[in-house]
Amino acid sequence: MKPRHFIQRIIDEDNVTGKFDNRVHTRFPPEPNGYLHIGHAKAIYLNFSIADEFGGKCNLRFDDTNPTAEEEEFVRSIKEDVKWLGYDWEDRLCFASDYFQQMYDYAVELVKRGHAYVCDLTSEEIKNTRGTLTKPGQDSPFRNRSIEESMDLFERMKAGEFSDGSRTLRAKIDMGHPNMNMRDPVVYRILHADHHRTKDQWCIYPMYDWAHGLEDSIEGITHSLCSLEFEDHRPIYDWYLDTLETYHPQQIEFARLNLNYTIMSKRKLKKLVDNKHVSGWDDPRMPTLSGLRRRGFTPAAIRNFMEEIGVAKRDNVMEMTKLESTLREDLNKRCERRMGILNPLKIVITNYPEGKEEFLEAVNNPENEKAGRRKVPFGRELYIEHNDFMEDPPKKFFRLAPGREIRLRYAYFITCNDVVKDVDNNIVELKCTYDPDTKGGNAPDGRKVKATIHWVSAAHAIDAEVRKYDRLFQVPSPGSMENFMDALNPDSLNILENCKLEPELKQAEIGVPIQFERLGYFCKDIDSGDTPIFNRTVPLRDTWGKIEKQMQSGKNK
RNA sequence: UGGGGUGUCGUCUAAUGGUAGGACACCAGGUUCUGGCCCUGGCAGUCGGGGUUCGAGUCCCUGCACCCCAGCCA
Repeated sequence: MKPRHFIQRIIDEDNVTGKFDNRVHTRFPPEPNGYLHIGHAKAIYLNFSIADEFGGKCNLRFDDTNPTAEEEEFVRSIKEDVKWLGYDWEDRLCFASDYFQQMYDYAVELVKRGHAYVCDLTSEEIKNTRGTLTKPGQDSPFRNRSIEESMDLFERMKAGEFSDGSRTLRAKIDMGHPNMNMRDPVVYRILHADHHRTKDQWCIYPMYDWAHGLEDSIEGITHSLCSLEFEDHRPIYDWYLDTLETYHPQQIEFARLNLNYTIMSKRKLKKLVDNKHVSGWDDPRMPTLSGLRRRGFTPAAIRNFMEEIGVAKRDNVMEMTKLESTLREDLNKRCERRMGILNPLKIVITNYPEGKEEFLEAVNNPENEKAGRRKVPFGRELYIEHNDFMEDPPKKFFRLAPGREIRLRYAYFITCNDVVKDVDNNIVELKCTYDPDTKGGNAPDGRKVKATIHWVSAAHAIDAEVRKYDRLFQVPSPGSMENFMDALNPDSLNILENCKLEPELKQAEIGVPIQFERLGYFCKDIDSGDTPIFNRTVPLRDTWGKIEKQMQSGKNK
């Protein structure tokens, strides 16, 4: 039985004590200021799966309290990504901006109770009087202004009488508090900016700490899950709700997801987009959900990954290989197999009649018999993968070589007789013979071959472009570098333009993952025109590649 | 050197006073019409030092390391 993580245990306990009347109601609260990445997927997964597990609900809530950063486009993409991941917020699409009036009313209440005041200090002055980590701050000279005066000023802030930054509403807590967040935090700031939803209705906007707890409270959230850096905001979350004597959800912090060889910062991802190091937010090399989707990741693979990595409070950096492993596991089960040649090498079957063609039966998915079979055309001229042939093979190479017999997958045994080269001594073609008795791939005399390679018929193949992706960064932790751009992998994208695919692939649909036998998982890209473009989602595990590397590093020979 | 957190195989994550387990990675082998999948085996960990206890990853004391916080961002 899968052990329960610390959040599940907290909820178990709450359900024993009846703390929230045995309700469980979570929320995923993104700010619509950028695209979602796989780090967000952990939060989405956590919130929705916990709600599901406990028979509760999970809201999708846009924390849109800063009009200068937020856009409708991000709202659209976030909804799309959450849906794609497989989650349904039903009728609970929420916006912080829908609560602006209530938040304002609560703020009025805070002033009236003597717990907040309008402060005329500039942002620079507030900064200078906040103190430091080790030294207490100083009280604002406006701290003890009368409730009436603060009320008057706050109303006029709302009415638009004052310029941006000229005044703030601040909570009256303790300028000497060891937790910086409790040193009279700003509750409202003046921002004469159009909001993507409320337009010019407001010119004062609530700060995160004020807004977030109220949003949770208004929506009746029970367990407010957030990442570790908000741990020392919990006292202010609690203080606001306690002071207001209103419904009080419980904030619980967990460690966000980090992945090696990539970055998870919206700011940095934006820089990659702005500086054109990637084609956009949905570039298949990006850790964004839109990028992973385009790359060919399945929602199930991402969900399984989140399930497997667990939830805890210690900082962590997951290995990309773990994500890839989960991906392959899902893809292996669901993908139909096809044959495609990325780096074609022509071969001629000299004893195969010219003009003849036949159709050989191939299994669509050995992991799923229901996927059925298909016919693959065969002819005298074929393409095989260039690196499936070696003129002078090392001992451990058991693919095609001069004089050697191997199997063409689902077709015939062939033997290589001649190597044709151009003036520069490049191998351009192979002359082979086939054994007609081995049709389908087995020899009646029971003889074996050491290798089976894939192929396509030259006469029937379709042309395609294939984009191979590698890790975006060359170092495990680009995010911790002084300049993360220096670590960009110059070979993260490798475009192959002369690929030959079996004709069945004409039917490929955009985004549907397919295994190209012996190569990896691919899916047709939205950039496709007359000639299709396929993204390599992830290569198959490559034992031969490992052996090759070992030989190169001199360990073997 | 203020406050808040966190330390278990290389990486994640279990064990809640009773054999330190699982996954990924790595290594070795088996199987195979994908050098894929699958199967078998191996490697490898409790931050340090004291203490309590028959017994400590877990409890106590004491060090150490790492992360977060000084936006009118979230």
